[in-house]
Amino acid sequence: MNKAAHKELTKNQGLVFGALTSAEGPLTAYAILDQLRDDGFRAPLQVYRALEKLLEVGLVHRLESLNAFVACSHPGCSSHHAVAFAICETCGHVSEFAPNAALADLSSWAEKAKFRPSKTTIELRGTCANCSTQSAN
Amino acid sequence: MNKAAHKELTKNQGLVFGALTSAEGPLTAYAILDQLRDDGFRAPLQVYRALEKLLEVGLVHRLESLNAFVACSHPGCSSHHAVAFAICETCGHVSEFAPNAALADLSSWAEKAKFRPSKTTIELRGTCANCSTQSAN
DNA sequence: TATACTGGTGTTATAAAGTAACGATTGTGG
DNA sequence: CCACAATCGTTACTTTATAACACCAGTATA
Repeated sequence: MNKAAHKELTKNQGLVFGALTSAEGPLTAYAILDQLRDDGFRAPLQVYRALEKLLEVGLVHRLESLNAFVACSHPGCSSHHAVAFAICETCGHVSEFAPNAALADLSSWAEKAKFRPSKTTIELRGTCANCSTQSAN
Repeated sequence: MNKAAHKELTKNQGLVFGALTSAEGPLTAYAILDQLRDDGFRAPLQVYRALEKLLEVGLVHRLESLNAFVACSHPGCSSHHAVAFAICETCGHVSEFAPNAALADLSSWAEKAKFRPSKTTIELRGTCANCSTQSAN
C-alpha cells in the first residue's frame, strides 16, 4: 500500500545519485558513466535514464551552461525546483542558492507577458571568493 | 588610424549574423551551417569561429538550454551583456528582455558571496501567451 | 625588401553530449 | 494467469563542439 511516493530509488538511480553526491563538483553524464563502470554501467543511456528520474524528483539539477549535473544541496529537498547557481570558472566550484527577489521579478515579467514558465534557469559564471583572493595575491 | 573598434564584420561573420537576424527563432550552429552551404560554408568550425566573435561583441546571444544562438534584439546593441530569455517550448519563439530587478538581486547575492560574475544566464522555458490561448481554446 | 606578427580562413579528423530503437526483465493490479 | 507500466541492457546513431595543421591577407617594423 502506502507507496513511498518519490523516495525509493532504483539501483541505477541510487548509483548515479551517489556518484553526484560524493563528487566535489558537477559531473557530466560521461564522467558519471566512467565512475560507474565497475558497477556494471556500460552505456550512456543508463546514466541519462537515471538522471532523467533524478531531475524529475528534484534530487539533481542540470547546469545548462556546463552540460553537467549536480546533486541538489538542500537537506530535505522536496520542493525546490527554482534555484540559481554560481559557477567558478577557475576552480569549478558550484554554489546553489535561492534568489527569491530575482525569481519574483522574473515571475512578474512572465505575468505581464502572459508567459507561463515551466522551468527557470539562472546561472552565474565567474570567479568565486576563494579564487579571487588567490589571484589578487 | 581610427579603426572602427567593434564594427567591421568579416565576410563569414556577416553571413552568420545575417542568417541569425533573418531567422524567425534561434538557430543551432549546424542549422546555420546548412543555410550557408551555398555561400561556401563547409565545416562547423567556420560557423563556430564566426559565432565566437559575434558573441564576444554582443551581437549574438547563446541560449544555453537550447545549444542554439539568436541575434541580439537590441537596436544599437553596444553594451548589453546581461539579458534574459523566455523560450516557448511549443512554438519555439524567444523573447529577449532585461530583468533589471532580477539582475540587481543576483548582483547583491554575488557581492555578499564575494563572487565576481563574468556572465549571467537567465532562461525561462515555458509557454508563450499565444500558445497558451491556443491550448486553452 | 624582408621578416614577423596577428587574425581570419579552409579542411580533416575527432571528441563530447545525447537519443532512437529493440528487446528482456521485473513488479503490480486485474 | 494476463496485461500493464517501469526499468533495464545493448547497439547503433545523431547532434554539438573542438583539435590540429596549413594557408593567406594585412600591417608593422627593421
